[in-house]
Amino acid sequence: MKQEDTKQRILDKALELFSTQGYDSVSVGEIAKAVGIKAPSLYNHFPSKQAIFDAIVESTAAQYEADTDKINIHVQNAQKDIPVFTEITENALFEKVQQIFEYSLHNEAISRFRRMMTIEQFRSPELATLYSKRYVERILNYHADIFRTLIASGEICAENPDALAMMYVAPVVTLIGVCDRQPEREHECLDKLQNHVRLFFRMVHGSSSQRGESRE
Amino acid sequence: MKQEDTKQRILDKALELFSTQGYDSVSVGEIAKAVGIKAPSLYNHFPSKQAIFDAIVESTAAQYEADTDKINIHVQNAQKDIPVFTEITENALFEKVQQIFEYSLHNEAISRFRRMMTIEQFRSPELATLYSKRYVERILNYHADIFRTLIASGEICAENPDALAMMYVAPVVTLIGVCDRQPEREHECLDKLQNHVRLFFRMVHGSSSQRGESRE
DNA sequence: GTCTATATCCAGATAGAC
DNA sequence: GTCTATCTGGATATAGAC
Repeated sequence: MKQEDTKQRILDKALELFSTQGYDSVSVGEIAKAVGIKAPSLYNHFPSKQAIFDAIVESTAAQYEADTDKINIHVQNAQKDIPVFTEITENALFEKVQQIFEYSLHNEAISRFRRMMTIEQFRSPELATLYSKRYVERILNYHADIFRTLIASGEICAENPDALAMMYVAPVVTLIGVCDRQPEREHECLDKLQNHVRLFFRMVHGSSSQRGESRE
Repeated sequence: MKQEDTKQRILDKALELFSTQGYDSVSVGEIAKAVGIKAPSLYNHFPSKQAIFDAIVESTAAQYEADTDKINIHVQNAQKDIPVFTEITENALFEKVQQIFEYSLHNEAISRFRRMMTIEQFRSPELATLYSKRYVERILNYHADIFRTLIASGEICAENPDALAMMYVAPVVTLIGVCDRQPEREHECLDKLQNHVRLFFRMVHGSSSQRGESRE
């Protein structure tokens, strides 16, 4: 029991260190010290430093699914969330995005894992693929699915759900990146996020709320 | 003369190595070997490994301005480029974006520097700020400036030039990130870039080319 | 499982010959 | 400016006592 506890503590502290300094800059001695043991003891739980890194990648994947489920995002099954987006108001949409935004930034494991992946994404083709899948494709596909349905039902107007998803998602990802680098700018980024969501909402809900009619 | 040549070769090779492995994973021995000298000789040109890194950051900044000028982007003076964007066609806009996109990916120094910055962005607040300035703010402000003018002249229709710039720029940045990680996906990303530019173009040029009229 | 002691290796950097 | 030889420190990992 206590041994599993130590194992988890090693993963936690290692992620904490890897996410700010990167894999190579962190020594097993540092990790051990953070855990409260000596470096050699660490090898009773993991056969190598690389094994710690791999275990972090493994275990965080599981947590992600579980946690996103809790706030009602089913990344792997967008159809489930269609009702949430149907006839959603501008304010409700922003609140939803804000919730994900703040969750992504403030959940320690998720936030640290993302920063670690950002630093280590070029280490191997596998990590590169994992990064793209997790932080680009998955989010894009999820929203493209939602938008495709909303377009079909005539609720929003657009031609290309994939391009629309890109336009909707990329700014959010960009703003998360800014906050990862400069957490003190979170408030400013939330403002920009709101402006983005507003613009997007009005854009897809046709020309009724646009100024298009009155120009020229 | 030859000594300045060696100094530059050190910077080039160091950037090449840093951009794929990261600062800490590269030894001065590796850099020296790539240059064709022994490690101690390297200290005749730079006082420390860190000094090499700093020199790269310094020197690449200058190159960026010079090179972007060559393809007619004046990042620090958007007003100069207003004529380029005025009454631009959809295809011409895409070609322009494609040009910057491919330049950013294929210019070795620019591309490697961006990847190095991506890896090292959390090393210090200074690097974090530099990253945000160079890869977010500067591009956003440039386009917001352009859009502000085009909105004022009535050529495009939108309310918030900053949010519009975010929507336009963030997908491009995201796609460049994908290609940095997975260069084999460049073709696919160019397709997505085109779809993005098309959607954006039609969006800001009012409802005339949208399906908005005929829905429901 | 934890520790101390140790093995092995390689890092960044310097001294001084040529 | 380049080299060989070397210093010093710290890395990952193992051996073996408790």
